[in-house]
Amino acid sequence: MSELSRASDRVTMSDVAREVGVSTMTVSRVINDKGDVSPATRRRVNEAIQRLGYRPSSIARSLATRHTGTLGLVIPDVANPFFAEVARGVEQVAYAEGYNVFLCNTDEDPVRELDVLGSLEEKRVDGIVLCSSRLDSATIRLVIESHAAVTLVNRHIDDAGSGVGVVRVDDVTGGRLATAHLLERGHRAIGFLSGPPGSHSGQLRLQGYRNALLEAGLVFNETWVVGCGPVAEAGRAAALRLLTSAPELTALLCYNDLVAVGVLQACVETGRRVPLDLAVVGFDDIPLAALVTPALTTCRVPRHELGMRAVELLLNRIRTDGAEQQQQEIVLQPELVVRASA
Amino acid sequence: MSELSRASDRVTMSDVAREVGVSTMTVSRVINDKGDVSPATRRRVNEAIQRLGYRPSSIARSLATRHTGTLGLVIPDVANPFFAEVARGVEQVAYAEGYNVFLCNTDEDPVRELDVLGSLEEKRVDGIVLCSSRLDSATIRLVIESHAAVTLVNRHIDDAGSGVGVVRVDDVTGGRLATAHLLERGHRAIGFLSGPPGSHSGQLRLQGYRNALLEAGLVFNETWVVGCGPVAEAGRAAALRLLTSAPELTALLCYNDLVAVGVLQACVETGRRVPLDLAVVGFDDIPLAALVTPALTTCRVPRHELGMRAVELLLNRIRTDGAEQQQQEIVLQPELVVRASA
DNA sequence: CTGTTAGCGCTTTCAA
DNA sequence: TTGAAAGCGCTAACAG
Repeated sequence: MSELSRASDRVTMSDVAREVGVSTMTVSRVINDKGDVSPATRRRVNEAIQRLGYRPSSIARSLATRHTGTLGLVIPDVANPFFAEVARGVEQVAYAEGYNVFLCNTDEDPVRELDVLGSLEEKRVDGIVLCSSRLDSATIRLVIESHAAVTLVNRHIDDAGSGVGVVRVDDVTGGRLATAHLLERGHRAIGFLSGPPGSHSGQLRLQGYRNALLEAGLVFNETWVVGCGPVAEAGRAAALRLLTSAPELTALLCYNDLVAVGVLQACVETGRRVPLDLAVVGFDDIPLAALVTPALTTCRVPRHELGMRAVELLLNRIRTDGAEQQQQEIVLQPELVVRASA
Repeated sequence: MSELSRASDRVTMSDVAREVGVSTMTVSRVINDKGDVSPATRRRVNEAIQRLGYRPSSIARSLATRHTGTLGLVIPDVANPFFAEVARGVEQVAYAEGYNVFLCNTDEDPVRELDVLGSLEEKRVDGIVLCSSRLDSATIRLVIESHAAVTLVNRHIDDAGSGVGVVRVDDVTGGRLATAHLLERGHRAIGFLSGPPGSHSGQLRLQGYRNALLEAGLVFNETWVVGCGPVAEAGRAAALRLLTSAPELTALLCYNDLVAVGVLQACVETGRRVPLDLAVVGFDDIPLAALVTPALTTCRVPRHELGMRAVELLLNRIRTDGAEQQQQEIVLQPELVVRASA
């Protein structure tokens, strides 16, 4: 390991300045491409930087400028394909704009969520993308107030007051689209596996389902709606139960694709053919949806774009700091993806 | 937005000190739980911290201590379920140990990889987990030398010299296990969809495949091995080709689960029953593997553990800084998961 | 147990 | 076009 590159005795700006015989200000100017520096000096400084292997310390710079070039991403779990793609979108735009992003998983635990938000505050991130927050509105508002900039993803907040950006998916429309598709196919007895009872998006999708039924002049049958965990096994179990109690169903709308896959499994077990005996529609369009047999008809949620737009909105706010921060909401539209299961 | 919490006029340690009527050192001591502070003073300081809503600046602290409490994670793509789980493992241990982690995607682009490594250096991360690096050994060694600590995941490096940790999966054994399982089932004509030609792990798995054949006294048939992209569609196409040119095959070992799913699709298309007409074995055991029909027999790679161990190793090195950094390698064993496809 | 003095490595502001 | 001085918010090393 070369002496010069050891963390303990890093090359500093003064080293470069001394080497060239100028002040640190001059070095700072060429690094930041700011102010006027004579071409000759600039060249000599750059050479010295190369020669010494100098890397400016963004820590020191942050302390001086009060900007860190750093964002925080708070999500329930990166291992969940949904959030993984949101994360990808976030990181992609952040990278393109010269920001680094801290990845924080919360496991949907409000305590942990608060904890990571605290650590992000200590790290002085310039902004935070907060996904599917489990905090109550009051707490969220507190968090927003203590940070320079926050963008909420898939989390509604009423009367956010000044300063929050919101990016979300139109789940009501999604639920309506999916249901309407089933309706068009002639189905009249459509069940709904509505996901976790506490899920906000589940409620909205249910609303869309009801709207579609209403528009078609059908009556909403409460016994055809049953909650379930957001995973395949839960979907399988719920489907088995629902199909027993309501054998008249010819179609099943699912909270998400994982649940839909569970339904597919239940159909295999009970000898039902999909989509002949039972039509199945998922939600999200995770990669898996296209790979199962039959391929899942589903409602695509633009996860990647969700992340990208969230950072765009965030950076927009960060950069116009001081200007009025009017509430801003971006609503992304889901899109029906017709495949084989319906 | 309350005046006190605006980023532009944050509460500082001096504010707290002044409020209590002590020096900043005393405040520093109670914050870091260091040195002796009288219980009474400690209480008053803590109260003031609460009252003012003070948050220590880890930027300022980092500048003073030369530690940032920050790690960098460099992976090809978080949206890839494999790396998403590695990332989860990394973040989990990091969080538990009080570190934050920067997420950096490289898209397998060496230029971008070098770029993010540069930015992590500027951010003065305490360590880096470098996954599946596409850099050549010489460049990697340079990177290692300019950083305090680096752990390589799934990347071999010969003669790493001082200071690298390596965590990897025993792909040779994995390939052998999977092949041996097929052998035990009586298969004698086993093909291998070996993944991207440049893939190191593909080569190792191929080696394991050959070893197993050898142990069984069978001869290696080169025409039964064909490369393919690491995705389902590529697997499907490759399977279609291979099964045409070598119809005698009764089993197919696949580079990864995605490829195996592609094979499953090809079988549906060509009327082959799995596992009756063709046995299929995947690799990785991504969540998808258990959800397709038939469920995939596969070789599980402990991705989550890969990430956890990588950070453990890294922190170990960071904390014993100065001590001799002997080369250290952790090899994780894959595990055969028998399901329905073989 | 507590405070003082010096920085950490950079940028800001003003002056030359 | 360049530099000097001061300071960002904290901690290390002493001194009391």
